[in-house]
Amino acid sequence: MWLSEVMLQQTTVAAVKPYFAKFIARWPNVAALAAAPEDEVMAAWAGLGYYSRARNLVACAREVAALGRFPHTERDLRALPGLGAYTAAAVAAIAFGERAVVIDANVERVVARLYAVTDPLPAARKALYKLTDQITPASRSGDFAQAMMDIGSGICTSRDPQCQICPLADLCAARKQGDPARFPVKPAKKATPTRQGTAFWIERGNKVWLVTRAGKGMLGGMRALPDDGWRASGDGTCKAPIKGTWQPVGLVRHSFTHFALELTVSRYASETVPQLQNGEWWPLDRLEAAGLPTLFAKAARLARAQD
DNA sequence: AAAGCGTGGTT
DNA sequence: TAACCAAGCTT
Repeated sequence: MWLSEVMLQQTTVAAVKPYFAKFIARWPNVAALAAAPEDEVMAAWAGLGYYSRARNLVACAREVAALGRFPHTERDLRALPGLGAYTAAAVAAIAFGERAVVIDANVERVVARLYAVTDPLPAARKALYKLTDQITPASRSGDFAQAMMDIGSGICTSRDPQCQICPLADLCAARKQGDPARFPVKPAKKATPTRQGTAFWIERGNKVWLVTRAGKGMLGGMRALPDDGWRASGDGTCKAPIKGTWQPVGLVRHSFTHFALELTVSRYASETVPQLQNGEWWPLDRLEAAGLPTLFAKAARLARAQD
């Protein structure tokens, strides 16, 4: 349950399913995951996004392995890496039968509508916690939480709530007002800027040069193509890792949470590549196993289409 | 406490 | 299609 909850953070069930199956097959229990090399777990997570979750997953598995078992209280669960307010409460309530106030985006939406909370998020969170606490039963709070989340995901949906089939319709203040979809009130979102960058495909024989990105920050800890940091100035100039003849390969467009990226891909293929540092030559015939995040998988596809 | 952090699907 | 959305956590 812990693994599925972590994978499902900000991620759809459809996206999680194959990853969950793969992880359970490869690391069937916490001890196996605790013993796994971190880079293998990172590579297995490639494509799922929010890679700090994978780092925290390993750290959490190691703490739990050292403890001998998962803590059973919300407070102690909350102290584990990668378990925030929601996940700690959900695991405590659902897995261990502790009374906990479980609030995810679904519960937040249902409660905001039930009480027609007009304060915008995130300021309304304290009030929403109090309201959810008031309606959470002393026993079987995990079942209550799952019921609320099911209503939120299947009936009280963000855009088109199905009040006709909602068991809470008669109690719902937002429905009485006539426009439940306007809750919860959210602040306007900022426009996402576009950045430009260049990635370098360096090929020698049947191998490509890959680096491992810094532990924190964008795509932290993931294997990647070398790049220019995506901060090319307006003139588009950037420094290539080696001197020589570079071929333009194309442009990859990719959207992240807070900016979009236009990544120019540049290719250098030769049997005589100068000495490179801080990376590894990776066999092209098993590039999938490198665990490239989607951005670089797109760039690699483009570069290989040149052949 | 506001911002950083992925990706794929839907509208 | 650009914007929005989906079972948040960390600093």
